[in-house]
Amino acid sequence: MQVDELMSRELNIKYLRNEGFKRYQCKKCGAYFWSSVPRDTCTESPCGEYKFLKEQMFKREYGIKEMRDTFINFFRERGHTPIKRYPVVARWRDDVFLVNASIYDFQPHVTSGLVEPPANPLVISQPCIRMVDIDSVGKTGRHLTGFEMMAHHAFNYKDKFVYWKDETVRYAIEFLQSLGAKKEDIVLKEHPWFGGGNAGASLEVIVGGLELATLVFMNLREDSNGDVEIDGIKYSEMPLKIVDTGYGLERFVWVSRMSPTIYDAIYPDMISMLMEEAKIERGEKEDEILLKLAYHSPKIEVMGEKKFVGEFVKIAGITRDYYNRYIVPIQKIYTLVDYTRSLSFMLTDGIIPSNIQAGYLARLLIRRSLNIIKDLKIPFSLYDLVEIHVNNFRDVMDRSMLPTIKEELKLEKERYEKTLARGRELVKRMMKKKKSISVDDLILLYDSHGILPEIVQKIGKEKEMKIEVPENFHSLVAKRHEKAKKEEKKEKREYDYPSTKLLYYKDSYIRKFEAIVLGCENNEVILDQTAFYPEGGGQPSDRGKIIVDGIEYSVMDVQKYGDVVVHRINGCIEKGKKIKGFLDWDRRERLMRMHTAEHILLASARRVLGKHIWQHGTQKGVYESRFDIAHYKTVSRDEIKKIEREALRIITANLDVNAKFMDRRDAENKYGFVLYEGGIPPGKEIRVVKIDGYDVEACGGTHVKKTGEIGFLKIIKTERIQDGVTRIIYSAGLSALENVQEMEDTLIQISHLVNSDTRGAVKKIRGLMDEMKALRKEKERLIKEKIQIMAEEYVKQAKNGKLVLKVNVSREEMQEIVHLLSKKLDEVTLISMSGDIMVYSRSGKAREIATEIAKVMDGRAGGKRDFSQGKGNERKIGEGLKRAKEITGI
RNA sequence: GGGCCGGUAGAUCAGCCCGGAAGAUCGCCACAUUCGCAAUGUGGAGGUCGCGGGUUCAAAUCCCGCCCGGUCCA
Repeated sequence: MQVDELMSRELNIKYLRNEGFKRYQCKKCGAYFWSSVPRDTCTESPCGEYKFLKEQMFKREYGIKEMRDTFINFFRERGHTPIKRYPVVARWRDDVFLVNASIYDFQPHVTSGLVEPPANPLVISQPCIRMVDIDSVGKTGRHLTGFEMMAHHAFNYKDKFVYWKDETVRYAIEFLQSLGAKKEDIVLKEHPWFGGGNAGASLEVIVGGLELATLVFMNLREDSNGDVEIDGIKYSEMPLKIVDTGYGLERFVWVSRMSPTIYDAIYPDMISMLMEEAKIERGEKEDEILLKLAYHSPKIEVMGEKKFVGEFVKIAGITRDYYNRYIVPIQKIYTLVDYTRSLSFMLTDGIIPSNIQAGYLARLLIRRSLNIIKDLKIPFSLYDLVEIHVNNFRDVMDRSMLPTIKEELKLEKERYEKTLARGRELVKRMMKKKKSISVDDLILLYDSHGILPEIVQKIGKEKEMKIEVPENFHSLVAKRHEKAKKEEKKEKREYDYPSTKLLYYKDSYIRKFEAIVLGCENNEVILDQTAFYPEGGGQPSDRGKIIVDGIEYSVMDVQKYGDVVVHRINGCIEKGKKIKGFLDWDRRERLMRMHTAEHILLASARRVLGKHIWQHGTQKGVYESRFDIAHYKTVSRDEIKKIEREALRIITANLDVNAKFMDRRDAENKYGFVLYEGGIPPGKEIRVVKIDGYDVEACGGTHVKKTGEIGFLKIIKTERIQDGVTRIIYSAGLSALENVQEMEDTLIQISHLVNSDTRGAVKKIRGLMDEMKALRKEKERLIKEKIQIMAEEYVKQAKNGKLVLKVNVSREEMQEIVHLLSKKLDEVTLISMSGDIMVYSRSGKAREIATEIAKVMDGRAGGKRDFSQGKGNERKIGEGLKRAKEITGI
């Protein structure tokens, strides 16, 4: 089945027909749409016009908060549960960095059916960041990098149906009508929707030419045997049917206010304040031009920006100069306001600016914003602007992050200035050397050094050098990055066994148990129950032995596939046998302490370094463990000590460590997102590990019952593994003590070596190093002296300015001697005891001579015409000297 | 996660392509000039060429691996 057929079948909605909507085809774009009055086009700009800019669509103006509340209340009154927004950084997903749409909150586990939604049906206003629009922001009047997607979602299961298309469309139209929109102004445009392995039909809700909402009916999933084909990919119907809607909060506010641009609608105060500070005049004329610009802006995508501006100045009746002088600065302010709001969302949600992953996207926005601030010469720091946003949006942003953000942005600004300074020097040097800058140079400068071509041009201007920047510059850069990537994942296996009963959850101290063998193949045994912990959550699997009929097998690895635990042993055991299992308790006890210690470490780091501290990765080991945290600067020695002190305080307080299974929704409501430090586990129930007053995490690992059992936690070292990520290597319990002892042993050894005690060792070593340096200098001086004397002596032995001699010095010394001799003699050939050959020849025959000598000595030589070196067999020095004398004729 | 660039004196860098005597500028020290400073002049100190392997008669230079920094992309 093809798309057209699918759409007409899926979107023949009863409610619409009853309300007098009919299906038409747009004469411009060819899309099908529904309207209650006959129309030629779908009305969506550019097929239609931005009518909403000229005609009032809603009954009155709304602010952001008011509109958000109105939406949520509308759906609350219709049986939807309001859900708190999710962070803009999608920590629960490994395929994307930022939340792009409200449905991202529920992917992949809810949309796949594995996990129940937090409420059903639900309503949410989810902040989203879309970096793809970064270049259009400010210019078109409607693009944003950050926006809130208001949405209601319903998840229909086979045995639990909520609602589907009729209700969804009815809600959309009734909501619009509640705001005062007239039915005749509403158009629903058909559109196939696909993404993230799912697909379905969708309706775009268009009012006054602007798409205000999208209603997606997700009921297909990727399936190579499917009978529906969209964009070359086959899909089949899935049992779960999801209502996925998205209402653009900012667009609703824009329509209600009829302002020239969307930015004026969302941030009127901030924009007028910035205009004033930047001394930009904006009167009725500018407003009118901006309005016109917004009106025509949907054509930008069709024509390309450069061409559009050309056309636009004609339509608006202004000069290009006027456009650049009065309109462009206003656009820059729009851009700045949008970028800084997105940044505010990202930073308050804990993204650390860095050169990788989501942090890089934050840095990109930071640097672009800094450029604009500089351009506009406004007396604000980037932080000032972020602070304004955070205060304005205090009901959806976390103000307690402000002090951290202030420091982050200060560091980022310094870093950027450093990069720019470095870049400027590089460009200047390049210009000095090359006289012209090629496109390849520009690409290199940008890709490897972060210098934008515009900056190169600016520097070029100072040096009166003209630099051409090709229009497709960024696509040229992109070309360099083309290639595929692959990610290895844990092998997926399916076992046809009942789920293994996990004894370690009932009692984490169990060290022996009995079980029945359910099956065994390829040295892998499956039991009805086990106390062996399978690898997971950064905790390595248990080891130990299994005894059956007096025969002992070692357990070498334990893995969990689905709900089945698989033990890898050296052999196989018959099905139905009763076995006894024994854990390697020393190993397991160390790992348990390490794991609980890790939770304490996170809590301590967060207290010492700040709220933004987020676990970035972790790997427990028996003797030492790794713990990576996101932090914007290097952790100082002092901070490490503080973290250790804090950790020890939690340990000695001997607090209870509770682990229990909880309903996912209850746990989320009670503790929030901090639960998911180590990723989001699937399932209705999650295991929550709690250290009273300090830490709560969803965690499947084994833990001690009291923090006091850990005894001791020591940070072995910290290192910055990436920009914005610090690795803490630590140890706990007996392993920690062993680590400290090892360090102490090293220290004692060092002290003994320098005949000192541990306290005096540093001073002693420093003295020794100074002495060594002095001795080295002295040695060099003596060698120089010796060489001088030898050279003087050799000059006397020369005949007719020529000299051939066997010497007893090192290669380097010989080189020096020859250089000295070259000032006084015409031809010098020296051969050392170890067979090194060195020849100087004023007449330029050095290479031939050296090669010839090397030949008789079974060696090789080469070098410059006046100075050559080589090496021959040290047993043939006699032959070498003889030949040398023959050649030089002495 | 991947690509690219870089690591040489206290600082900024040249030398690397094409192997053969480790350099420049600033800063530092001393002397001269000056009542003193600045400026200037003269002289001097300052180097594990990031680390480890390999190739070679010979490696800052070529090859491989690692560490560190920067930058772009997803």
